[in-house]
Amino acid sequence: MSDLCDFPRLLARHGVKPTALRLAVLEVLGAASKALRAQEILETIRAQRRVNKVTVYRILDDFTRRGILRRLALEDRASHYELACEHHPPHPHFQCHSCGQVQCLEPAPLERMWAELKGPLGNRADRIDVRVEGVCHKCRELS
Amino acid sequence: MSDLCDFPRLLARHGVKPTALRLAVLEVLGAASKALRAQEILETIRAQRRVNKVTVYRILDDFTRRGILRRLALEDRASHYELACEHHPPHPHFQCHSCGQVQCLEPAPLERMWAELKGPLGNRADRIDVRVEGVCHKCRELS
DNA sequence: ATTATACTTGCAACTGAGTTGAATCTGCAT
DNA sequence: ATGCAGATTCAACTCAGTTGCAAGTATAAT
Ligand SMILES: [Mn+2]
Ligand SMILES: [Mn+2]
Ligand SMILES: [Zn+2]
Ligand SMILES: [Zn+2]
Repeated sequence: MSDLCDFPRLLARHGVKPTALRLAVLEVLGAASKALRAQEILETIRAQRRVNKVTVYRILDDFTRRGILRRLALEDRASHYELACEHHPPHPHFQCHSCGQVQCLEPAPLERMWAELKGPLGNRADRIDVRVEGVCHKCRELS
Repeated sequence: MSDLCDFPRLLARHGVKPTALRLAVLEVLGAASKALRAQEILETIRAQRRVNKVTVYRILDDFTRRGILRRLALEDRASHYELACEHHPPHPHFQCHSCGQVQCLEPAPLERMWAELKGPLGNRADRIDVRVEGVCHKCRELS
């Protein structure tokens, strides 16, 4: 999404050691313009070095629990991941159900929705996810 | 969700033959108060008769493509299904990330969100999904 | 009634994404 | 050097679906 974040610092703040692999995961996600599947992250790292998929899954899982990453459940069966640092606040996503492309949308509408829903739900809500589906421009032209 | 729907008619309107299995799937979902996993639908039908899981998956898939059902992608790895007939308009869902319980919320906020997002996205959006996550009352008390 | 045809259901085998538990490796402290 | 904790790896497994094809069933022609 951008490289505004100092990843070693980010990890330090969360009390996690900045290992080569953990930094690699963050750098891949930081360089991406969209949320990525574990598979894509794995392949990108593998262009540089040897990694076991289990390690990547465990890092993604750990980062998600710590709030360093957001895990998106899309129509796709595979989860997508994106940075959750202050430079990338929660936002709605668009997904094309023809090609599966994911696109990040502006955060504002989600914030309004959150303000509207968290009241009625009492204190039990702690996160909201908004996903818009349709056919992207590219796929529309092809048909 | 309710039994306001005449399922044989519903199927006729979509040009699908009302086989015993297709009706069974609809009846299970009509009797449920929440969206169900394929597995749960399968087991409920199996309490009455013999079915192969492939058939149920195919029916769910077909119904979803025809718009008879909605498929929900939740945090859970398994899709959840609910009736999409006029008595059950699209609505946000709440999911507890401790026990996984899904709860249907009021449709109004989703309609407002839809009105707000479809404009900026042009004509490419055709559906919106809103999922609120948190810890349900039951799970909160246990901790 | 018999056969042809299409549609529905079933079976077995497979896939893809993620998970598990135990083994090894690595950095660091004693 | 030795010990230890945390990080990484490996092989095997699970779970939710998917595939291709065979078998069954209803409907339509003959
Ligand atoms: Mn995003
Ligand atoms: Mn619902
Ligand atoms: Zn597309
Ligand atoms: Zn709960």
